[in-house]
This record gives sequence, structure tokens and C-alpha cells, in this order.
Amino acid sequence: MDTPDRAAAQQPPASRAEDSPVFSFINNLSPIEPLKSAYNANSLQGYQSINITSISSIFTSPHDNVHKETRLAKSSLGEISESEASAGGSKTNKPARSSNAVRLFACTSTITQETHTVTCSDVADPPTGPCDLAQPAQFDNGSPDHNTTPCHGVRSDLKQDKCRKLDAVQAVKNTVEKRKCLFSTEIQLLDGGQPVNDSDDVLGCEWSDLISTTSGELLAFDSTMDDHHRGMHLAAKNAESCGYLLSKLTGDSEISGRAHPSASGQVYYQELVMGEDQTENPQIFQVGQQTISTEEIQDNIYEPNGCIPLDYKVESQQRGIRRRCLVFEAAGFSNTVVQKETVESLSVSTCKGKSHVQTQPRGLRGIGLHLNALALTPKGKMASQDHMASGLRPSLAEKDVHGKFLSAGENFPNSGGELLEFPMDDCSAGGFPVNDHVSSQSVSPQKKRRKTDNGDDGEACKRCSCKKSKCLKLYCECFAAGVYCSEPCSCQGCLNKPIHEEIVLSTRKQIEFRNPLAFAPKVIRMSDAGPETGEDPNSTPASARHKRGCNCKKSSCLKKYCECYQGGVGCSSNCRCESCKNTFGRRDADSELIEEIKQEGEQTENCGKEKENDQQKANVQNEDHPLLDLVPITPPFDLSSSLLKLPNFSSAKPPRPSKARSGNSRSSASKATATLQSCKSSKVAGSAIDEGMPDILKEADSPNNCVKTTSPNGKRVSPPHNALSISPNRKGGRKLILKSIPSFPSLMGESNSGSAMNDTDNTFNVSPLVLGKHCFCLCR
DNA sequence: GAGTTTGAAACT
DNA sequence: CAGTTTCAAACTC
Repeated sequence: MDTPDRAAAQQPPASRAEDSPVFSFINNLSPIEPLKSAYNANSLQGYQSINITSISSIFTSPHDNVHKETRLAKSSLGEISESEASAGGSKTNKPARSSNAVRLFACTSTITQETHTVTCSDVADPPTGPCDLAQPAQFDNGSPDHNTTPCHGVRSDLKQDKCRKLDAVQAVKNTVEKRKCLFSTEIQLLDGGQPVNDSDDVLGCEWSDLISTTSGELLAFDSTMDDHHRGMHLAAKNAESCGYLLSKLTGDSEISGRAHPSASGQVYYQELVMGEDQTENPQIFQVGQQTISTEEIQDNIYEPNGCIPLDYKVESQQRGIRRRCLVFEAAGFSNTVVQKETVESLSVSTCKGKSHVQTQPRGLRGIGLHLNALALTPKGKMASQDHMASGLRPSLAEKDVHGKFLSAGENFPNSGGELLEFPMDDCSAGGFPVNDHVSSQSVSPQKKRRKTDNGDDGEACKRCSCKKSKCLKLYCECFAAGVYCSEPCSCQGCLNKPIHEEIVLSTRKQIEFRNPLAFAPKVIRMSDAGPETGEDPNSTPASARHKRGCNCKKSSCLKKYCECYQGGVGCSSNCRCESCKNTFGRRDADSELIEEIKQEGEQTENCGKEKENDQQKANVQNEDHPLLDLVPITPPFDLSSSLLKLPNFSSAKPPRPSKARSGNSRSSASKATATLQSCKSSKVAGSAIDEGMPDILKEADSPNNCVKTTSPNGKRVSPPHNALSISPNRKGGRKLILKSIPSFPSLMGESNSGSAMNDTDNTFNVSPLVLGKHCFCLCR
């Protein structure tokens, strides 16, 4: 509807066509066709767009897509937008969507401003939730590449035009306007107000042009209005990371100019993200101006989404996935919806099941890092963490509902798009950093929640209280988690804020340089992700393990002082703890060795054995199966006994970071993997991963590969589980996670690892937690 | 809320 | 790489 008009306005030719009856006709048709196309044309693309991880296609597609999209965008976008609008038009987006959309907006908006391309606000439409399916189709229509395209539909262009028309025409307008409102600039523009500098220009010819070119790519997001607005405001406030983006959106042309700074933030993000993906988006950051490559945008957008799971499966694919995710988000699919579809499609396509993906509407991008730290922590400190990303997202995250979700680190590269969104619920999202200063204001309540409410403890959301480290050291939970400090934090002299992105980033890099795994999750939980989702064996770590063992002496590994305990995993050979009583499972080196041996022998049979604390073992062994299933991974449980040991790890290879870092560790890992592989047989791939991976990872991987079975806790899980399929840990973990985190974390992790994480990291990135969560959800 | 304990991180 | 110091979380009162 609107789109056509707008399109016409923007693009004379196109618009004309649009105006024509034919156009209308097409529009009508488009919705349907798109679907077909989506599905048909490329199952891949279609899937991808959906969620599917089809990776290769995805990756490749982006560029192609972009072009196509751009093209399409002009012509088709209008249509699409229309169709979407029509479809969704009536409806406001669902909240969930909105949230996502919002994020997208933020990103897009910013982008658009800078680039002048499009604003996204309206895009929200896509989500328009009405049709999950429809949307995809739409996307497809718009652009074969669905991935990117979906968003396109929404382009600011369209929006503007739409707005105009809408103003004249429809009730929809309201919604639209709202959307627009999200981004003040756009809105203004639409209204005719031109508060925004850039907008003005843009509005003119440029919009069309820009839009056509870049915008096409740009995703239109719809933000569900209210939420978006909220988000926007928040963002504006927060401005730091995302804030600037928002601000831009809001119409500050200046901002765009400023963009650089903000851009810096973006850059940072890019770096992080890009680091992985750089190839794709090198352009993007060119400083403010330009547009952020659609991909990035998409990425950003997507990341938030839960798409991650897909990524999960295939690392390389991840992006594609992300994008896809973005699309979905853009599409505004409710997570659920998307998930459904995606699931179906995905399952069909490549997916390996990434059920979680589905479930996860929102990924946790930031995963990587310290999710474990935050998330894992029993209390639910879950924070999402992406590195820095969090900063970016904040606004977005906030937007959602009460800001319940904060995406912490969407942007963070590490996450590589892995940004995790955390449901505020848990941590109150608060976790995320995001926003910081400003946000704090608005958020404060949340923060309170976080601290008090959230977690079981109330601490869950609690943030750091650094005094001397300026929150730029691993001492700082936030920093370690890869998130910006936010209100909840009681830190002093904090530099871990979006404003100081550069510093944060550089510091982070330094630390990573020193210790590549520094930001990797301390504990990797394999089981969760992989098994349950069934997804990626590769990426997912099979069992959780300590990145490096604890060194507890007095706490007996029974207190949170113990990282293992805190992470809900049993101690492993890597641990140097004394008088270990880790309830999750403890492994002595000797026992491990023995186990390994056994495992080797058994693995063939069962693939693994469980070991456990001496005492626990007895108990556990019996249980394994039953207990495992029943038992929540969560630490507290005695399950520990049940915990399986990882076969391989055995020995003590100290999972030294160095090894892991170097990625060399493999040998041992390889062994483990081998065994694991044998277990699973199927996936050896893990081996490769393993190679790259640190021991921990390996372990994780192996477990994954072998089985979901592997419990998160490496130790716990033993390959044998495979049979069991589920390690207790997982379950436990899942359960816990579920509460805390509603949505699945996106798999972002992989891609994400972003800055912090390297390849190996990436693996880590996928936060076990998340995975676990997903898994958990799925399983249940 | 203040003080103590604890163990990781950082430093040498 | 090992030992020491610094730091902030975890814990206790």
C-alpha cells in the first residue's frame, strides 16, 4: 500500500510502476509468491532467511543478496513493503518482534542516517507479525536473498513514503507513525518535519537513491512502535554505544557526523564482529558515512535474534544465519513464529536441528565470553555478554519491554553477532550493560530488579563494583563478560562504557593478546547446546568444562569462589584444587586418567564413562541415566555424582590457556575428540574443531560431537552418556537457564566470538549456557 | 553495610 | 614458569 506510493515518490520509475494497477496486483501476489520463492527458490535462501543455517549459501548470499536486494529493494521492496505493510500493516508488531525490531532499528537507523540510506523504522512491518510464514515469503520476494531483503521491505524510503500516504490514508499509519516515531528523524521526515538535518537531504532524492542502493540492503525493521520508541529513547540516552545510533536515528544529522565516534563504537563493533566477518563488511564502517553495509546491519540486527543457533551449526554459516535471523527479526516474526517456521524449515534444510534456534528467538549474542561467568553463575548472573556489543545494544535491549532484554553485546564482535540478549527477566537484562549512564536512569528500576530481583539471589544481575581496575580488567565481571558496565554496577572510575569503547576495545585486545581465552567462558557447557538442539555438534561443546581448572584451597570447590562450582561444573584434571568437594563432580587427575583409559575401552561400547568423585561416583554411576535426565545440570545438585566425566580430557592436560590459546592443544584434545568421535562416530568434525580448540573446547566439542550426552561439565559428562544422551548437567543447566533466560541465546557465539574470541574462542563463544539453555528448553 | 575471606588476575 | 601482589567477588557478621 504505502510502499507503492512511497516508492513512486522516491523512485519515479518504480513508483510509477507501483502505482499502476499492475503494481497493486503484484503486491497482492507478492506475499504469496515470496513464500514460494523463499521456499522454493532456495530452500537455502529461504531457509536461511528463516533461520536455517544453511550456511554456505548464506554467507555467499549476503553479497549477492545485497545486490539483489538492492535491486529488489527498489522495485520489490516497495512491493514487499507494501505487502508486508498490508499484511502486517494492520497490526502492530508483536512485542517480541518489536524488541527485535527495535534493535534492528537502532542499528539500521543509525546506519541509514549515516548512509543516508534508509531508515528502518517502519520496517517493523515485516514482523508484522501476522504471518510468520508470509513474511519470509515476503522477504524472498523482495529479495531472493531473503536474508537481507526482508528488512528491505521496510526501508525508510518506503516508510517515508508510506508515512505520507499513510498519513493520508490509513489507520495503519498510527502504527507506522509510531514506528517512525521510534526514530524521531524518520518520523519527522515523514511528517514533513525535518528536524533532522540529514534526514532532509536524505528525504529528498537521496533517500530514493540511497535507499535503492543501500537501503535495499538495509533492513527495515519494524519496531514495534512503542517498544521501539522506548528503545529509541533509551538508546538516545544511552547513546554511547547504540545510543549514538539512535541519536542519529533521532535525526541528529550531527550525530551521523559524529558518527565516527559513534562510529568508533561501530567500528569497535565491527572490529569485534568484523574481525570474524571482516571480509564481508569491510566497507561498512567507513566511518560514519557510509552506510553500514547492509550485512552488518543485518548482522547486528540478526544477531539480536535468536538465529544464533543456526550459526551454531556451522560457523561459517553463522553469518548467514545471523542475517537470516535479522531478517526474521526484521520480518518481525515473533520469535516464536519464526522459530516454528525456522525449525521446520531448518530441520529440513540443514539444520541439524537446531531446535534451540527456534526456540531462541533471541540469541544471546554476547555469549561468548563470560557468559559463563555471568550466565553460568548459578545465581544467574547471566549477563549476556558480548563484549562490547552490549554497549551497542543497550538501547535496543532496553527497549523491549521494560527493557527486559538487554542485548548486551550484540555488537560485540566476539560474539560475532552473538550478542546475547538477555532476558531482563533474569538478570533483568540488566545485565546488560549497555547503557550505561543514561540508561541507568531509565533503567534504574530494572537494575534494582536485577540486583534484587533477578537472580535467585538477586545478585544475578548484580554487576561489578570495581574500584581500581576501572572495569578494564578481568577482575571486572562486566568487562570479563564482555559487556559494558551499567547502572547496576557500582564501579568507580569505570571506563567500561560505550563512551570509552576504544579504550575498552583496546584493553580487551590487549588482554586477549595476552590470553586469547581470557574472555572465553570459564566454563563451557557443552551439553546444553549441542545435544539438545542437536545442533551443531561441531560448535557446541559437549560438556562443560573449565577453561582452566580452579585452584581452590579453602573453599573445597563448594563455594562460588570456585569457578568450577560457580559454573556449575565439576572439577577436572585441569583443576589444581585441594580437598575438592565439588558437588558437580570432581575429577582427580588419576581418576581421570583411569577414566580415560576406561573410556577408551568403554567408549567403543558406550562411548564413555562417567566418573565422578570417588564418593559420588558410586552414586552417580547408577544414576547416570536416570539422574542425568532428571537432574538439572545445575550445580547444586548432587547430580554431581552423576556427572559424567569426560573421557578424554583426562589427563591432565592442563587446559592451559596457552595450549588452548595456541589452539594447539589439540593433541590431547584430538584424542578426546577421537574417542568422542568414535562415540558419536558421526561427527568427527569436532576433531577439527578440537584442534583449534583449547582443551576445554575440545572437551566441549568432543562431547558435543559425540553427544549431547556430554554433560556440560566436561568431567561429568562422559562419552558414555552418549547413550544416555543427556548429561545431567545439561539438564540441570538447562533448567536453570531456562528460568533465567527465556529465549535462547542465539548462537551468535560462534560468529561472535568477536573480538575477543578467536576461532577457538568462537567455539567458546557459543556459550554453553546459552546452548544449555536452548537445549534445555528444547528438551523440555 | 562493613569487614573478612577467597581465589583469580595481574604483575614481577 | 613460578612466586607475589592486586583485585574484586563471595562470604560473614
